[in-house]
Amino acid sequence: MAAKRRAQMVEETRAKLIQAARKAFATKGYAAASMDELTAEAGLTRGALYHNFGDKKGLLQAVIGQIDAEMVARMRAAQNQAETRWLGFLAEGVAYIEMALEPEIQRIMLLDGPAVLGDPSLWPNQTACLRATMQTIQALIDEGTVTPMDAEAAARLINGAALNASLWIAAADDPHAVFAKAVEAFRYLAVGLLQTER
Amino acid sequence: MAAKRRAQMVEETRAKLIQAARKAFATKGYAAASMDELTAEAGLTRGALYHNFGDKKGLLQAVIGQIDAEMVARMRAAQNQAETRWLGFLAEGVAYIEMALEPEIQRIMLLDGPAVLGDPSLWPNQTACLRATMQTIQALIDEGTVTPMDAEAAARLINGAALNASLWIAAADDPHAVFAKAVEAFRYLAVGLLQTER
DNA sequence: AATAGAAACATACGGAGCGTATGTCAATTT
DNA sequence: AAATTGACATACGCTCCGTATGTTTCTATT
Repeated sequence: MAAKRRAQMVEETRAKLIQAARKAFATKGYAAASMDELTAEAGLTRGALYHNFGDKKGLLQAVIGQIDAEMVARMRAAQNQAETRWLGFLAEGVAYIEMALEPEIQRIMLLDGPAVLGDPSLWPNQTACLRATMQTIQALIDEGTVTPMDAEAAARLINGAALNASLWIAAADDPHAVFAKAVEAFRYLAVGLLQTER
Repeated sequence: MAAKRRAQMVEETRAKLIQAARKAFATKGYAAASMDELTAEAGLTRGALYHNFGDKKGLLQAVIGQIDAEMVARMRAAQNQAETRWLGFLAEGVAYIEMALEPEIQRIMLLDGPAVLGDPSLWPNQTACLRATMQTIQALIDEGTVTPMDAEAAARLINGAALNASLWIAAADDPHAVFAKAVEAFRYLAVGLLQTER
């Protein structure tokens, strides 16, 4: 074993713990996940966990931070692939709904996260995600594509609608059919809220 | 003490336990609430709890059922006070946002409930609440007030938007100012989604 | 280069809480 | 009036979290 830098070793153990935690939280849920099993699966003990993350909530925060960064990246990718900013905005919403379909994201980000850490809009990274949506909306207002209004209010309502849509889809018997209906309604909602003259 | 009916006694103990649980869940959160303390405050022991509700989740279900019934009643009241069905629909949404401002409803119905029991749309009473919204929307479509579309999809998106709006308000530094902005945006959203010709 | 110090992680301990198994008493039934 | 069932209390075990302590390895200083 080559002599690695201390910081690198630490980063590896943190990554291993977060990896194991993601898996356990996603499958068993936060409350039912045992920290002994977690750490054992990562080849460590609870000592490493409490040293690196403080407590169980700290570990959840780290997991959420990682997932959230991935979500932001995917939303930006959807935005960048679109031809216009407006289409990109719609694509972001659809991408959000798609992501929220994954059990891991459902369980950790939408159910356990808020219950344990409180309102997601106060999380640092989620704020970043919301901020991105707000900036897009503001840009759309500035370029005259959408009706002037409070960008933050619009972003929050649209995000909320998308979130609930994905929860609906995930609980449905026929997710694909419901997904189509939800996306269609979401487009109507976005157009109606942002492009209606008042 | 007069000889009471057996069933009546049972109903009283159930009510006492639910009452104590509401208080504890609302203030400490579901996970941190101790069933020993709960039952002691109600003048009982954990034996009564497990006998009546099966387990801790069962107690939460009972609490949620009670709160949800109250919420439905308040939404119906808002609907009935309005002059037209459409105004009543908007009033329902505002009433929902107002209710979700209360810490008890936030904590139990919006945070812990979904985390412990899963997606709210699968809860029996919540389904009733959603069904009421759906029926209102369908009636509005039938009478020609709103644009024809999938009533369930519309109801879910609007409910989701209202839900997120209330979470936003509750976490804000100045809830009153944010409340005004959220309600305004919510009206725009409802009008835009439901009354835009396509 | 050697030693002192600190960081990273493991081990050990105590306490709290949930669920179940068992016990007791009152009420209903026959 | 005796028996049986139901409502609730008591007692126990098990798991799990958080902390306190121990050990080893890396880093820093001279």
